Amino acid sequence: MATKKTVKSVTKKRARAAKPRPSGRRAQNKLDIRARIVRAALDLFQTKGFDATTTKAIARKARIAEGTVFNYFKTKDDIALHFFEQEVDQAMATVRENPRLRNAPLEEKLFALVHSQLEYLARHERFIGAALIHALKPASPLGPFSHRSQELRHRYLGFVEELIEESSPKHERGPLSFFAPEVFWIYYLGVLLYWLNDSSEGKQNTLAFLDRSLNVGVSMFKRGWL
Amino acid sequence: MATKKTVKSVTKKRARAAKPRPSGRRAQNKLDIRARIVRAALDLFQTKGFDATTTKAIARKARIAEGTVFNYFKTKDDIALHFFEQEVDQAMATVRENPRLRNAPLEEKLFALVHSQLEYLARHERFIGAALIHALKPASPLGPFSHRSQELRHRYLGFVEELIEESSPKHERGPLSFFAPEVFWIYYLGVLLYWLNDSSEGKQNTLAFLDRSLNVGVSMFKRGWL
DNA sequence: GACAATTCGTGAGTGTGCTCATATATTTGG
DNA sequence: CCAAATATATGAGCACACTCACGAATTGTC
Repeated sequence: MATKKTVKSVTKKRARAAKPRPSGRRAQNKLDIRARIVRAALDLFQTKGFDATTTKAIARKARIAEGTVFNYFKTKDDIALHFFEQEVDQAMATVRENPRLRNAPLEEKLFALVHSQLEYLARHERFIGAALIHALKPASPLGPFSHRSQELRHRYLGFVEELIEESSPKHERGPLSFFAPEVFWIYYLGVLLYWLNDSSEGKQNTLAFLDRSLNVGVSMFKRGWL
Repeated sequence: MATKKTVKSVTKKRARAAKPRPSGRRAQNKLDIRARIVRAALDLFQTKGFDATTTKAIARKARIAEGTVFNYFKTKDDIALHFFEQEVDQAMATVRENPRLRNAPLEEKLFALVHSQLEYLARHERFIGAALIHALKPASPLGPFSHRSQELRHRYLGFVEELIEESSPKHERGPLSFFAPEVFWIYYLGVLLYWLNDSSEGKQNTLAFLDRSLNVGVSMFKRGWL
């Protein structure tokens, strides 16, 4: 085997030109494998659901060994959490890039933000619950997701803070307003849980609740109650 | 062995008089075993934490076979969920039985309710998170707890509805007030999640937030905004 | 009391997520 | 170009939560 080494690698170099791209070997291959895992997982989660999807199946579909999955994601939940991260990022981008919202009142921005998040989640409802649930317990002694979801929460809160700042600068606000993003975070979690359990057509109940509660909440905020 | 049957049961009747109580056999024994499981689980959860406690260890400590545990609780999480149920029941009882609260304003009752819940949870914080998290996703396609926690939620909402009714009868309230317990449910979940992540001394942050937000919320409600 | 019917404890067995020593592939240094 | 050093894919193996076919114990019936 050792004697064949050089020959082998040359052969492979040729043979592989078809798939793992000609250029930067290792890094390139890593990206490729990661993409394959994500793709395979998404596919299986959506067809079979989260629990019925085994890591072995993900590995097989991604054409790698089972252990390899765990070189890329610490746990199975971590794979699902990946989609949750995308959800937050995508929603923030949507709000930021919508020109119509540029000068809209705060409650509309927040509605758009949450609405966008829920829309994304709807496409993945079949399995996203599992990731969600884990993201909810950042500092809990159980579960290894503390760091990653803490980070996510931080990014999210920062963005909300921005939106509030745009609508009413810090110096015009009440003494407790620094608390507002925290309150919104709790509110958002509540909405998510409500949404998960909302069986009305197109999640109308959740949207109605969103609209009404945001209006009340923001006007409360603007009157300096908070 | 079959020939010894009668003899054996007589012997056992005597031998057992020490532990599994003299009277009603089966029902008695079931209660006994269930109690032993709960006791063993509580003990292990508190010393070792939830994850580090195996079902095998629980069974061993309760002096039963491993499979038996699952005749009493569907899953390991279910055992922890049991403590969560106790928490809700105990908190409702506390509020109901406190004479000082009899004619107190709504916000005080609600504060007492939630405060009592959090106090109970504090004693079990080491592991309660796991149960909590599962209780949060009642109708989610994942997880088998839908029915039990739906029931719990229903009982809880009924109680909150009672409290509200005492404070302001239905006919005096706004058209959307039937929604109020739902809102409180979301609020409560938010508080729980906040509490789980609150690392301030004695969870002061959570309590402060509770106090302030309940006052604002209830006065909103009383002004007919809801 | 004896037999049948029923309930329930038992523990070996199963499939799972995840780990770890090893083999193999890639990069680096000379 | 080779060899040492490094990175990483591999899959047998592990511990765990949970299942199930079985037999023993209890209850119901005459």
